[in-house]
Amino acid sequence: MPRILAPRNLPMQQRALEKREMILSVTAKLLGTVGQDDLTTILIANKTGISVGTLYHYFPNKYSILFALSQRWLNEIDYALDDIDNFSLKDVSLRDFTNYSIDRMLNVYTDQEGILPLVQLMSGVPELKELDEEHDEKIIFTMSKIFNRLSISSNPLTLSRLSQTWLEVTHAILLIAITSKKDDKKSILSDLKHMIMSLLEKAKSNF
Amino acid sequence: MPRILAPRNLPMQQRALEKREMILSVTAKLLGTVGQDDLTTILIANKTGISVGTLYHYFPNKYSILFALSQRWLNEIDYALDDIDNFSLKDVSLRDFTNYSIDRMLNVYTDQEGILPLVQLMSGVPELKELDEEHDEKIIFTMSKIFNRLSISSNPLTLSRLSQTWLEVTHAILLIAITSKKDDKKSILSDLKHMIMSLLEKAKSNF
DNA sequence: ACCTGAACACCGTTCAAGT
DNA sequence: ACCTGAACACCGTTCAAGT
Repeated sequence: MPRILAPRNLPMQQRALEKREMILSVTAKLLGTVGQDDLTTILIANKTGISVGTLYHYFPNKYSILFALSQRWLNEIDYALDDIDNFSLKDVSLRDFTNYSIDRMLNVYTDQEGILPLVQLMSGVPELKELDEEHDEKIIFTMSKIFNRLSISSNPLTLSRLSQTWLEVTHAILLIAITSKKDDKKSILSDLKHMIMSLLEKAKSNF
Repeated sequence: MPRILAPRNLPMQQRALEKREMILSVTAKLLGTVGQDDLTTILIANKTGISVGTLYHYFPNKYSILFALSQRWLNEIDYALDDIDNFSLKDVSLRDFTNYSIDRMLNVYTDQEGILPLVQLMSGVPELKELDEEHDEKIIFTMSKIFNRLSISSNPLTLSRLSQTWLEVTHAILLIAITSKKDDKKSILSDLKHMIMSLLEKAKSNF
C-alpha cells in the first residue's frame, strides 16, 4: 500500500523542494553580487549549505540552475500576457491598451530579483538563448492575436513584425526604466508609451 | 644609431600587426560559428596557425582579444556619430535627421562581422560591459549636443534621457533589422524611424 | 536513502626548453 | 629573437565511500 508512505514521503518531498528553491534563490542573489564569471558550482553549494555532490542531486548541471531561473521569469511574463490579453477587448482604445500593457510588463521587470544579469545570461548562453527565443515566438503569437483584435492589421506578416518591435522596444526601455530614479522613470515610461502608440496608430491608419 | 634598424624593424612590426589582425578576424569568425562557450584559446591559436604561447605573446588574456574586437566595433560607431554630428545642422528637419542617422547607424551594424555574438558578449562579460557602458556615455553626450542644436530641448536631463532612449531603441531594432529579409527589413526600419521621430517631435513640442 | 568531497577531464595561462 | 607545448591552477562534473 504505497499510500501509507505518503505522510513519510511528503516531508521529504517538501524538504527537497525547499532545498531546490534555496539553490535557485542563492544563485539569483550570487548572480547579482559576484557576477557570471565567478559564479562557481562550489560557491553556490557552499552558500546554500550543501556539498557540490548534493547540488548535482537537484540539478544535472550548472546551466540547468540558470535554466530554471529563466523559466521562472518567463512564466511571470506569461501571466502578464494573459492579463493583457484579457484586458484587450475589441473596443478598447490604443491609449488604454498601451498604458495597461506597459504598466503590467513593468511589474514583471520590477519584481524579478537580479533580472539584469539573468537577461544577459539568456542572450549569451546557447541553452538559455534557445528557451528565450522560443518564448519570444509565443509572445509574438499572442500579441499578433491582440493587435488583430484591436483592428491594427490583419496581415500576419505585419502583425508579427509589429509584435516583435513591440517586444524589443518594450524590453529594451523597461530594462532602463527599472534602474532609473523615480522622476526619470516616469518620463522614460511616458516616452515608451508614446513611441508604442505612434507605432500602432500608424499601422492602424494604414489598415 | 637606432634609426638604421627601422627598415629591419618595420617588416617585423608589420608581420606582428598582421598576425594580430589574423587572431582578431579568426576570433570574430569563430564567435559566429562555434559560439562563446566553445571558443577556447587553443582553438583560436590553432585556427590562426600559431601555438597558444604565441597567442599570449600578442594578447595578455582571452578577454583582451574580445576587448580589442569590441573596441574596433565601438570605433566604427564613433565614425558614424561624427558623420551624424556633421550632418545635423541647426536648420535640418527632424525627418531628415532621423532618416540620415538611422541609415548611417544601419551601415555600422550591417558591416560588422559577428556583431550579434559580440554584442551579447559585451553585455555579459564585466570587462567588456564596462567598456560598452563608458562608450554609451560618449554617445549620449554627443546626441544630447545634437538634440540641443536641433531645438528639441535645452534641459540636460531631458536631453540625456532622450539620447539614451534613442540609443537603446535604435540598437534593439537595428539588431532585428540586420537579420531580416529585404522587405521585412524595409518595414522594420520605417517603423523605427517613425517611432524615433514621434519621440523627438513630442519633446520638441513640449519645449 | 542521502550526502560528502577527493578525483577526473578540460580550459586559461605560464615558462623552461627549443630553433 | 621568437616560438612551442608540457605543466599548473582552477572549475564543472562524477562516483566510491561514509552516515
